[in-house]
Amino acid sequence: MTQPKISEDQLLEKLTEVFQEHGYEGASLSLISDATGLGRASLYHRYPGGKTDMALAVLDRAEQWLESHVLGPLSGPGRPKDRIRAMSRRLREFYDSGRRSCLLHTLAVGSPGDRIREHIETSLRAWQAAMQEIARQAGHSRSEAQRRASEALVRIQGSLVVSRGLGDNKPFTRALRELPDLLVGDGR
Amino acid sequence: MTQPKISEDQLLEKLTEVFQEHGYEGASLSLISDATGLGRASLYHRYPGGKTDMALAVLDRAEQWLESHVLGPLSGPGRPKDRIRAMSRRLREFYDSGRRSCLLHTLAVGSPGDRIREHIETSLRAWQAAMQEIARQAGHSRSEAQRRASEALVRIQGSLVVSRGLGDNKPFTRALRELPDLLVGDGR
DNA sequence: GTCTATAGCTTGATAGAC
DNA sequence: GTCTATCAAGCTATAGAC
Repeated sequence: MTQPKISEDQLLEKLTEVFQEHGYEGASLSLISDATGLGRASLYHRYPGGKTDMALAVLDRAEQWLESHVLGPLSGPGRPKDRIRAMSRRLREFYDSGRRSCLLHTLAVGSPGDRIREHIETSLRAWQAAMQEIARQAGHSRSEAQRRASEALVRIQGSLVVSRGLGDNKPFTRALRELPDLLVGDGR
Repeated sequence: MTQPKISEDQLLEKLTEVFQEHGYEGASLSLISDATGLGRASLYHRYPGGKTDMALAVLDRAEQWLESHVLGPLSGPGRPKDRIRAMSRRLREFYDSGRRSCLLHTLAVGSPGDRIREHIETSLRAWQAAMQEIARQAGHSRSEAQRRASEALVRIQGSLVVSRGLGDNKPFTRALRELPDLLVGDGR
């Protein structure tokens, strides 16, 4: 058997789901093993560093995803507002309209090692920087663009928390809907 | 020894800190025992239901705190904006200017039982309802007041997440500063 | 009300066969 | 690359003395 039972990408997808739902401490190897169909030993074969490695791999993939689905559409062609709408669509799909929580929250809870924390910070900063850039392109000053980007990040993250906490998608979907106005401004 | 080694209130305060920092799964009894100075058996004597009981007690206390420090000031005398500022001051103290995360986040991560989840939902709803009420008193329609209250909750929660994730207090302190305008409106 | 001691299970991680 | 079997350590929870 030199053939993998599950592809690297499928494996990462499952790992993402488990960490998203249970957080770092809550994601036990038993849970992971059940979700992926791989035994403990197989998991260690693929991730010699154990759970930490798995979490880091998942964060790596999330960062890639962020680059291709957020940074990408935001810096692409088209009007700023249209580009933001493209990002919002991807976010809505990814978070299942607010039913899934953000990996960057759940992995931040508990006692994550420094490397995990740094990863989270890097992703948040990249996300904010991309939104700041589009606000600049829409004509805002640097400080104003920064303010709006920070605000946008706050709204996305906060609406995810509130939507999950209340079991109500509306805060999240409304936050996404209002993103273009928030970043670009009302009149454009 | 019929004298408690630590008062009920001090104990709950310590428990709150541990759950706030480590989440439900991350808050092991060893950690709790170290933080409180009580042995495992003593903890079970006070909370026969174990960790679940402790988390529920902590959430109960948080709900009480919310009533006296949020619902209270909001429904007290004085101009709406002043009452909101009073709430903001308490929130800033409580969250140590954004350095501490919200119990309602950390306890929501992982696989919290239904009772914990319900507790969280109840607290969030009460919080939102109190802010909605003050927005109404400031003259807004019911739907507009609801929108503003939801928005305020999203900002508070989101700015806590972002501030902790980035290691930067500004998003949180700004969210608090802008709360009066957000709930009441610009011109009042 | 707190302690020591301990039960019994689950955890993360490893060794070695195939 | 996956498996079974296993490890020590950690976990939640309990029993019983003081």
